[in-house]
Amino acid sequence: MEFNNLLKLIADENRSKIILLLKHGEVCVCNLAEQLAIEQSLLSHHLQKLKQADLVIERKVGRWVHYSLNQIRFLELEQEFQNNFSMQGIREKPCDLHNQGCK
Amino acid sequence: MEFNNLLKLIADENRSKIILLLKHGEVCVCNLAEQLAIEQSLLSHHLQKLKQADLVIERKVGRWVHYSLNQIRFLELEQEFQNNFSMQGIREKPCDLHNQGCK
DNA sequence: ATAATATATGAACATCTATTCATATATATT
DNA sequence: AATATATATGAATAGATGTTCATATATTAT
Repeated sequence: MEFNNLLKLIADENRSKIILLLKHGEVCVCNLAEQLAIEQSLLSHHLQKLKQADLVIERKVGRWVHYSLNQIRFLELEQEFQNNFSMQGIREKPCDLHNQGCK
Repeated sequence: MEFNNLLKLIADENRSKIILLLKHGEVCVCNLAEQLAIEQSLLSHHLQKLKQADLVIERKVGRWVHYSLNQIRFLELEQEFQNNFSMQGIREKPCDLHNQGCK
């Protein structure tokens, strides 16, 4: 999945809350539901999107499902974010576009 | 503007291209238009959104307009991204949610 | 086997966002 | 003043995304 689309995924309020809740380890869907206070099916849809993007990992435990973050993917994401948007080490006007003036 | 909404802004393909083009310094709208090959008005709309979010700075030069990144805002953004999504220094199961089990 | 619980799924709907089109504004040129 | 050029703006449209509702599946308990 493209970087842009990953950003869109985590930019959603509910999904970013889910990510926050998973940050310190695996959590059962039933506990996520309690914390988020959104409809069960909505939570499920969001979890599916995160899973589809490989951002979370699911583990079935009896009739429950536990989700956790795919930390490797988040590390990659952070890297890409920095590649695209970090201002560190940016020099001014190193390429042509900035010297060429207007018509 | 909220962090979520800033992420949504930069998650757009055209806007992230604009940001990339501005990364090394000020660029005139006319040059952006050339590079991006999108409709003039669409480019303008995107620039307005970035400006509204205080992510870019505009400077008028005669009948041209030059845009540049607001680097301070991008530094803040990077910080917030790390606060929310970085996996660095994350310990497992430090809080209750993860020990409490299911019903 | 039947019922109960946890979660997932698909379709319908609502909302939000990007794009386009027509036009306005502002500056420069003649 | 009239014209041309660069950019901005507003309304209309199209496309994407989030939410809800009804229902399905899978596991467990009776």
